[in-house]
Amino acid sequence: MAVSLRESAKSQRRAHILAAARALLNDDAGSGFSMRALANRAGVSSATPYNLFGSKHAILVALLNDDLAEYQAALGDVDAGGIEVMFEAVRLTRRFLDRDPEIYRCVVAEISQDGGNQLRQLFGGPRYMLWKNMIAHAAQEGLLNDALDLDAFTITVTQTIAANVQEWALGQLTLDEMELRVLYALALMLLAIATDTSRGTLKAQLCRAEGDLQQMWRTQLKQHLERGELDADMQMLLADQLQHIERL
Amino acid sequence: MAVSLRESAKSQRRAHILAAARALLNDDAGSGFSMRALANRAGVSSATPYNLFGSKHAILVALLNDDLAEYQAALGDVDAGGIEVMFEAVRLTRRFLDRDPEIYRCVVAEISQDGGNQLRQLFGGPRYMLWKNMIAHAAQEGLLNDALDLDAFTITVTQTIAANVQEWALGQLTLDEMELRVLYALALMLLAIATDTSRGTLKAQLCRAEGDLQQMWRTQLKQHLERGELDADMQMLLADQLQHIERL
DNA sequence: ACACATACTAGAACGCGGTTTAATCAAAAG
DNA sequence: CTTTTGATTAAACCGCGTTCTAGTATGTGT
Repeated sequence: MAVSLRESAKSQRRAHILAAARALLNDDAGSGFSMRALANRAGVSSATPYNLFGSKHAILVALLNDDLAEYQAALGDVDAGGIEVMFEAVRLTRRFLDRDPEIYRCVVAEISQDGGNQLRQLFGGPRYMLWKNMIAHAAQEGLLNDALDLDAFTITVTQTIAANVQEWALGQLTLDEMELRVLYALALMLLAIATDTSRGTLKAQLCRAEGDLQQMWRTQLKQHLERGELDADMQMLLADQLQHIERL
Repeated sequence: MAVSLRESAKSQRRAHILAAARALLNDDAGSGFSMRALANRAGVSSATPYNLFGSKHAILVALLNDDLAEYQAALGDVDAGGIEVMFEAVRLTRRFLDRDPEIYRCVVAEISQDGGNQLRQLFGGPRYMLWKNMIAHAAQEGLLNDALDLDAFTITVTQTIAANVQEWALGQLTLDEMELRVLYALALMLLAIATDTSRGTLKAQLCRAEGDLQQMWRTQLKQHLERGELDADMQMLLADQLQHIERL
């Protein structure tokens, strides 16, 4: 076929550019991923990516969507029932981010300052639907208060996750802290609408996440104090904090 | 004094530029606030703001800090006890954002992609301390579970607020929806660690916020459908949603 | 009151970003 | 083989935050 030859060449080049983008993000970590750098790396002119994708944004979205199917499959393989599957989903997210940190970091940082279509995100976004389904299932199994409005709760949960991932992408959090914060927040929110069946588990989850967070902060504070690269005021503040935490 | 004359002229110009920034943000809403536009508006060259502030970022921060003291004072005037003061703080925040929406929108949108010093934000930021104190007071009054780790909880709460404000600033939420979402999330999180004394109030708060959110979504969906500026798939999806919500 | 030194300003310019354009080239169609 | 279509490219466009350079006005010492 005539058309197919042209089209297949096109998607080959598309794939080639995406691969170049991945390579570029992995190698030159943190140097900003400009379209010129991408074109250079892929060995094409700066206009070609625009012909094949339309914009920088579209390229980054394409990178994300490549992995989404894989993520969903991995989530389907998780064998954890009821509520535990949500915590596993968080850990799975963390593992995904850990695989190609620079790629995700850049993609998330770019996309988050988008300002686009909230409707699609709210009612159509695949990640949103994933969480809504998990929460709905838990509610059907009698693990959550059934007077609950699914959307209101799901929005709050997904927003919390997104906010934490974004803070990580902006370099304000380590991946470890991101994961622990999300686990904590998730346990907290679920606990608020738990039934008698699930309350025990959730309290335990909350306690564990809280303890893990405390330990992490203790370590971080110590490191900061030891390095001693801070002004006097900050030193004092941190020492106070450390004492306070150790007292627990 | 000789020095004082120069210095006072300097701060006069500083104030003049900040005023111009406010005026510019209010008038040319959403047109992006470039340094050239600011210099133009203030009747100075583009280099002058750099001499007086150092960077665009610093100017926006200066705008914010101008209002912080006022906010804190207003919060001090709130006469609500125990837990209610936190919900009032949220409403107060909303009212502040509503006063000069364009200014705050721009400032928040700029600052949020900063990636700066998380330590200072966590343990030193004035907004963080405000919330930590409110939560600590509630705990002391026996309104919250006292086995709670203050920092873990406060971080989660302030992060939720910040995330919602940021989404508003990026144009993804109306101010109304922002407020309702925060009230909902706050009630949810507090409910998770409520004592018998406070559980009733918090459940009521949660219900109320949930109902308000539902009503708002109903209105929004109807408006979107009536305007009919969406493709067929979206139409279907929204119609389903609306039916689902109305059934409640 | 006058000359000097300093601080401040204006306007152009720099460097970088995403994106678009005009010309060129190769492949498909008649 | 010619025509037509479509894609690639190099160069430019535009706007941004920021900095450089030369000129000007201001406060200071005599």
